[in-house]
Parts: sequence; C-alpha cells; structure tokens
Amino acid sequence: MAIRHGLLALLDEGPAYGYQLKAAFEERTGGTWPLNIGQVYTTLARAERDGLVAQLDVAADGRVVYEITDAGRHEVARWFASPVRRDAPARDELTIKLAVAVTAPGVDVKALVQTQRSETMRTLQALTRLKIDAADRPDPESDTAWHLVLERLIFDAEAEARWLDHVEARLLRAAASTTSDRTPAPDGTDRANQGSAR
Amino acid sequence: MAIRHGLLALLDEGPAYGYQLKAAFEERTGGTWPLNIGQVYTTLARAERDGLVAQLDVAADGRVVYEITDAGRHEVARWFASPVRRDAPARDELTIKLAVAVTAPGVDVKALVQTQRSETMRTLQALTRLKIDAADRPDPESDTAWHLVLERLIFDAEAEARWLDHVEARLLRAAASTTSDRTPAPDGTDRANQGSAR
DNA sequence: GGCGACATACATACCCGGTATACATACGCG
DNA sequence: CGCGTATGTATACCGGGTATGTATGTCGCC
Repeated sequence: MAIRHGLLALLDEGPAYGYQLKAAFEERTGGTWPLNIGQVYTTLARAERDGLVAQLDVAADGRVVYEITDAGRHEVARWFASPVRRDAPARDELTIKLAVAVTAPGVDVKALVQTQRSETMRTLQALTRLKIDAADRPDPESDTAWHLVLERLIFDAEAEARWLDHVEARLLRAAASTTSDRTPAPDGTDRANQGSAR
Repeated sequence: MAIRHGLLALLDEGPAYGYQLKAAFEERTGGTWPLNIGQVYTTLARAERDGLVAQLDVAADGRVVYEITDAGRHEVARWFASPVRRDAPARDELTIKLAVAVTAPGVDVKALVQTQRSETMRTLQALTRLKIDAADRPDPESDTAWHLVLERLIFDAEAEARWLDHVEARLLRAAASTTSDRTPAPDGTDRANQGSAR
C-alpha cells in the first residue's frame, strides 16, 4: 500500500490530478523511482472506491481533479503515526537465490557471489556519483527528500556488498572444514532423497 | 520472478509436487519466509504454461508431480549465472514515507523516525536472538542457507537503523540552518502552489 | 472406539504493484 | 507544416501476496 499512501499524502496538501501526482511523487524521490502513470490512475480509482479520495471536478480537457476525504486524511495520519512493520521482511530475490544455490548441487556459488558483487558495486558507484553531483548544487530545502532517498539506497547497497563478503568468507570456512572431514561431492547429479517423506 | 526461479531450481534437483516444494523452500530459508501454498500452485501452473516444467504424473490421491524440462534447466542456469539487477531498486515503503513526510507540512518527522527506529530495533533484536539460538545447534551443512538468510536480514536491519540515525542528524542540521536564515513556517496549512504548472 | 486437532494436499478468488500500450491534445521548432 | 516531445487519461495483462474452501490422513486422548 506504499503507493496508495504516498499519493494520499500528496493529496493531503491539496487537490491534484493524476499526472500532477506522478510528477510530485517523482520530484520527491528524485527520479530514482519513476512511477508508472497507469499505476497512479488505478490507485486513485481504488482509493476513490474505498472513500479515501473523491473527484473534485472533471475539466473539459479531460483532467480529473481529486481531493482527499476526511477518511483519507485520517488514513494518512494513521500511516505517518505507525511504523512500517519489519517482522515479516519482504522477500528478496538475491537472498532466495543464494539460499537455494548453497544447498543445490552443481552451482558455482563463488562465481555467483562475485558476479553479484560486480553488479552491486557498480550500483554503489553510480549512486555515489549521483550524491557527489547532488552536493554541487546544495539546494537545501527541496532536495532534502532526494538526498534521503539517495542515502537510503547507498546504505542498502553497502549492506548488500558487506553481506556478499560475509557469504564468501563463510563459504570458505565451510569448505575448509568440510573437505577435511568428508569426501567432496563426486559430481553434480545427486538425485537422491527424493522420497515422499521429504 | 524470484519465486518462479526458486521453485524451478528446487525442481532441478528432482521431481516434486507442490506441497513438497513449499516445504523445501521454507526449509532453505529457515521459515523466515513462509511461502503461501496457493502461490506455489499458481507459479507451477504458469511455469508449465511457459514450458519450464511438465506434469510427470498425477497420483490417485491427487498429488501432482512436476519435473523440470530442458528449457527450465536452461532458465535455472541463466538465473544463477546472471546477477540480480540493482539499477532500478525496489520501492521501499519506509523510504517513500519519509521522502513524502519531510516535504509535507504538518508532519512530525522526528516522531516518525523514532517510532520507526523502535520497530527496526525490535526486529533487529529478534533476529539477533534467533542467530544466537541457531548457533547453539551448529548443524554445519544444512543450516548454512538459513544462517545466510538470517545474516542478510540482520545486515538490512542494521543498515535501516543507521539510516534512521542519519536522517535524524540531517534533519537537526537542516532545522538549525533554516531557523537561522528564514522565518519558520507559520502553520501547517500551506495549500499554495497548486496551480497547473506544477 | 470415536472424535477433535493438526498436517498434508490441491485449488480458486481477490487484491495490489509493475509494465506496456493505446489514444488524444498542446506546444515548440527546423 | 509537420514532426517530435510533453501533457494527460485509460485499459490490459502479468506476477507476487493473502485468504479461503475442500478434501484426506494421522495421532492422541477421553
């Protein structure tokens, strides 16, 4: 419901039509997250269905201006007052991939980690460059949001890079202890333990 | 496509039916990400539609056993070989919320940050406790994947906590520089600049 | 012995987010 | 003048997430 609440919060500052909301949303996030315009309209339609917004008027040129309702304002307040729950963290493709990779036979996990680190570092460098460029034009007021978003992405990318290092170290440790007390897997076609009592 | 590829990779180890795949997936991720069984069936149906898996047989009790196809095996290999792209990072609700909050009038951003930090730290502590418990039973082989997932979640939570600290510091700095060279916003009901040239 | 609780197993409906595309008008510019 | 670009709305389709319905099997317990 992130999009819905975000648009609702923007409408809380005054009536607007779809295209305006898209522009306002992207301005806040510095263009990192281009919002698909179709999503704006479907989200507005759903919010209207749920009584959070209402059509203020429809101009002759087709512009549909929405305004927030009391229920919508209440919902925005509730959103800002309650934290984003982290007890059921979102599934992450990289984590899933690695979790499956380390337990699957015949996957070159080391290569996987290195390929991913390349990608992650490339992203990190691009973000850092963006941050340096942004610092050149210290537009203190309106750019704060964009700086925060940028730094969030940088923190995340750094955490991912550190995790990849950690994974590599753990794999090396595991390999060292495994090869010393058991024979390595002979080949990659181990299709055993496929019985029904999995 | 994370779920699809994950299930495909599991099927690459041998034929299985839906419920088995759910159990195997959750075992790999240590139960952090309980996979909804419905999603398994819809994902398998789509993978079958796309020729990545095929029904091996349907038992009398209704069990539908799937096996991976050559195209599916190829797809799994491609998945493991290519990195997860990070150039268009996933939208995060917390980041959106804060980006909107700092630019919206009448939002107590400081309270928002503190509430969120509570939640994030609670999550971090729960994860740390899980990790300590997991360390008690060092089942080196099968638990590696679960350890990796856990540590990924911990790294992410730590990054989020550090970012929240960072946000708070930046807000304090911005407030200090703003109050010294401009009058503070008189009230929270600024509904100006809503013209069409947004 | 039977009954309830729980695990196993499959299927469907619904919602939201993400993306592409269609279609129209306005505006600047070579 | 017309072509590209920006503005503007709308719809279709897909995948992921969640809830729910409906069986059967199993195990313990009164």
